Amino acid sequence: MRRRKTPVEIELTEPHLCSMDLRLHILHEVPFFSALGHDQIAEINQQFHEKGFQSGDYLYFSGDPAESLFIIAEGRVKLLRHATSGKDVMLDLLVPGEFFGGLSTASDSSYFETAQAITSVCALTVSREAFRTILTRYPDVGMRVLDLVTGRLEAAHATIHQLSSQSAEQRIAFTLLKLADKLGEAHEVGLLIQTPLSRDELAEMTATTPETTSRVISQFQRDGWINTGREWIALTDPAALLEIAEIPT
Amino acid sequence: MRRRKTPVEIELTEPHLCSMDLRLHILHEVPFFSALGHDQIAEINQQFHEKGFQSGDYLYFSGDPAESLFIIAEGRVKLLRHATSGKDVMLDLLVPGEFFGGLSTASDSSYFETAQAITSVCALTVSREAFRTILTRYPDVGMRVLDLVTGRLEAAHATIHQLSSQSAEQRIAFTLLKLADKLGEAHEVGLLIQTPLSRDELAEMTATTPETTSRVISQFQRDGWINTGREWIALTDPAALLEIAEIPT
DNA sequence: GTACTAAACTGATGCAGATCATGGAATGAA
DNA sequence: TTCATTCCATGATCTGCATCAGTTTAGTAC
Repeated sequence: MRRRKTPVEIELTEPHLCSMDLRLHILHEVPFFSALGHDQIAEINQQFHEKGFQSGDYLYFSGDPAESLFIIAEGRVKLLRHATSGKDVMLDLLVPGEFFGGLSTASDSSYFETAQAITSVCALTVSREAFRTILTRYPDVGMRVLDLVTGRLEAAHATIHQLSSQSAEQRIAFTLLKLADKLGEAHEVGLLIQTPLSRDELAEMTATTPETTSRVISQFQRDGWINTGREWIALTDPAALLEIAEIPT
Repeated sequence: MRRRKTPVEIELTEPHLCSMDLRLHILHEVPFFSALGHDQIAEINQQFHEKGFQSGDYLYFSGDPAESLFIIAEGRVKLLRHATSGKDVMLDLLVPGEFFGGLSTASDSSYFETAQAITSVCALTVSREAFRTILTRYPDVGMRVLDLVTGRLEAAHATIHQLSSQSAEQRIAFTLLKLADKLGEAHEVGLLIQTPLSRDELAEMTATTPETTSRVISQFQRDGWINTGREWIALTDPAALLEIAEIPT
């Protein structure tokens, strides 16, 4: 048996449920609950339900009635929209501690995006009503949520800016930096992006085709800026990528 | 003296200040204050300051320290980001009753976008701290603000989706519909978009060049779907535009 | 080790839309 | 009225990236 060449280490194939310890730990980690005490977290924990998914499962589809807010306890989830062409557009990639789903307090609203597990996932869910109750009870939490959503809006605007004014190469460089920042880990092959990351997915994130992504990635590799293989990429020279990405200050 | 051909009727060229009546009226109109009573509005009004701008003025630049939240009382403002190429990317076009600017409660944050008046404008401003105080005092207001920001995030995601997967023609058609929906008025020439709207600005909104925009607009005109002239466009057949925009449900 | 499969790479070709360039028309000022 | 300015239309050309097609390689199962 040959040695695995992929340095990526996420290996959760079974639908995943998480221990009570993990649940409480994650709720503490969530940026908008982090200011609360143990007792309050424990109480809030009562409101949450647990759901397991395996890689590839859909958590919900866009257009479904938005019943719950989700928080990832373990695994990775991508938010996407389907294009008429059949290709998907990835809007966000979420990691443990992040929330998504039904945020709107409007009672008739639907999910705007589709959420799909890209590893096996344990998610905590809370009904819209219960979440709203939490927000009214702890105004500081509401303030934090508002800040986080504002931050996402800013990120979305940055993406619009990029799509409007930058080349495929620049968008790919920037996306790699963003991913490394979010889920990169130091590794002998470089700053490894710890997600099974295919060329197809990278293409969905950068509004290009897998072919173009592959060409650009190959070029970056030839330039000695990255290290890459099947479903993994590691950055060896982030500064060079930053250079060509021309991040607007 | 020749007769003007443009049917657009926004004519505020002097920097504009607004009457106390208008101020109170606008604060009532703002979606997140609409549930409050007169007394509360009057009190909140104390926290706001008034600023006048004339067409072309910048309200703030991206990167400036984010000190205030703005609400438009009169006029129109565009939010934009500058691209390194020199061309701007328009992110939003705001009308009376809408808010923008410093929403984040983080004390060291900066404005993420540049705001420019495209007519003469009267804006109400409130310091970040005062706004935060209002939010903690009236939790319902906070909830409404959260909903509104969530709505903007959804709109931004829709834009990303469009830029990623639709043609210039489709994006322009969709943008025209969006604008007509926001600020269109019935008129003998059709559903008139009541903003001085140049080809350049439309190009900034749709991530195309003015030339491409001009060609597409000309084609729409030949097809009999719109009526257009210098800095104005009126929709005569919105259904046809909706058809080609292929709005994803 | 071999066989199989999905992912990745790479070449050839085509096209949407950017870019470059020019003429014409609406508006405001003198 | 005339002029200057700004906006718009449209033709000609160019190019980045999509598309189409085929080959190679990494990872898995046996």
